Amino acid sequence: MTEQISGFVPHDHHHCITSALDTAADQCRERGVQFTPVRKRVLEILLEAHTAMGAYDVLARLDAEGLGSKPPVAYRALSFLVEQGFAHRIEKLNAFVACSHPAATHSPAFMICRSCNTVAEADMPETFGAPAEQAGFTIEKTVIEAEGICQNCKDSE
Amino acid sequence: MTEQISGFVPHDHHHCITSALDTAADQCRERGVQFTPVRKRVLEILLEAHTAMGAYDVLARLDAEGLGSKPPVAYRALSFLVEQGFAHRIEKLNAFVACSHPAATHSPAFMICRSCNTVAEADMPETFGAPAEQAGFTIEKTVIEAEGICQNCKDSE
DNA sequence: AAGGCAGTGTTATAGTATAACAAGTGCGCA
DNA sequence: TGCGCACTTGTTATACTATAACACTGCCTT
Repeated sequence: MTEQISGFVPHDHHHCITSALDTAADQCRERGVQFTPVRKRVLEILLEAHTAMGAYDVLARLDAEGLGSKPPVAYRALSFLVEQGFAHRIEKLNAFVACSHPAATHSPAFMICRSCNTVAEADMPETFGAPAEQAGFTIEKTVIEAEGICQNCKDSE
Repeated sequence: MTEQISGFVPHDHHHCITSALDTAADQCRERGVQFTPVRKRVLEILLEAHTAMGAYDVLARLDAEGLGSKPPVAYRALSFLVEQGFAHRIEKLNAFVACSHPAATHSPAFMICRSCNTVAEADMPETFGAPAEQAGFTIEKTVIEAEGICQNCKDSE
């Protein structure tokens, strides 16, 4: 399955955008949370960008569309999306990216190309199992990010 | 070996500070880079704190001692320490922590206790091996951080 | 109608980080 | 000796990232 790591392979953006939006809307309905216009639009912006965006980049888009011009508007929507698992925060970049497989609950891992800035998501369960157990440490959230260079960029050097 | 994950166990701070400073000094000599007073003092501050510190916390200490009062002074020293592997940046906290085993070249992983803020370092090689290879992605740096609660804090709840 | 809750709008400010340039220091070499 | 070079530090200014706090709205409930 190359599906698992979709970041670096070309694919049908339009389809993955509408399908991700639909999934998100469904999950919001199931969970009894609101998929408001701002929240939906922010997710859409992230999906369209198809890469990690800073909160202020997102905000600039919102502003251009009259959906909000002040930082909290963007940060609130982004926080919501991250809480619901529709987007992820990339700590290393202080940026946000739409989730590649919003249906699954996962602890995601990211590969960040320093050349083209693409962010690919992979599932990496169990990473901390052994050392954490050894230390009696109970894990609640993990951040797993790798910076490097992707095949495409490597090829064109 | 509990040595491997030393963050949460009590130990001789004075010894680990002087020994880490000596190691750093040795490595600087070997590598032909300068272990200047500011750099040394910043490492010492991190070692004394024995937890992650923000750049501005470090800067406040430097300022109190007349070693520098402007952000770039702290950031430069911290960047140097991170480059040389004497300290690590914790992305999730926007903070820095002294390296627990400065002699080894490693790709470190951290466990961050959200209760006592202790940061424990473990070595976690190979984390990204399979998915990265699969995607043709060449890894240059990794960020691996887990947030949770440590045994001590769990016990005292 | 009254009260509560979730979301949004806005002001203001806190916290994190770096670009750019000036100036000092040590060192090798003409 | 004195020049130039590499490196580090000092400083100003500013950019980028993030959140606290409070006002307002709409909607649902009692």
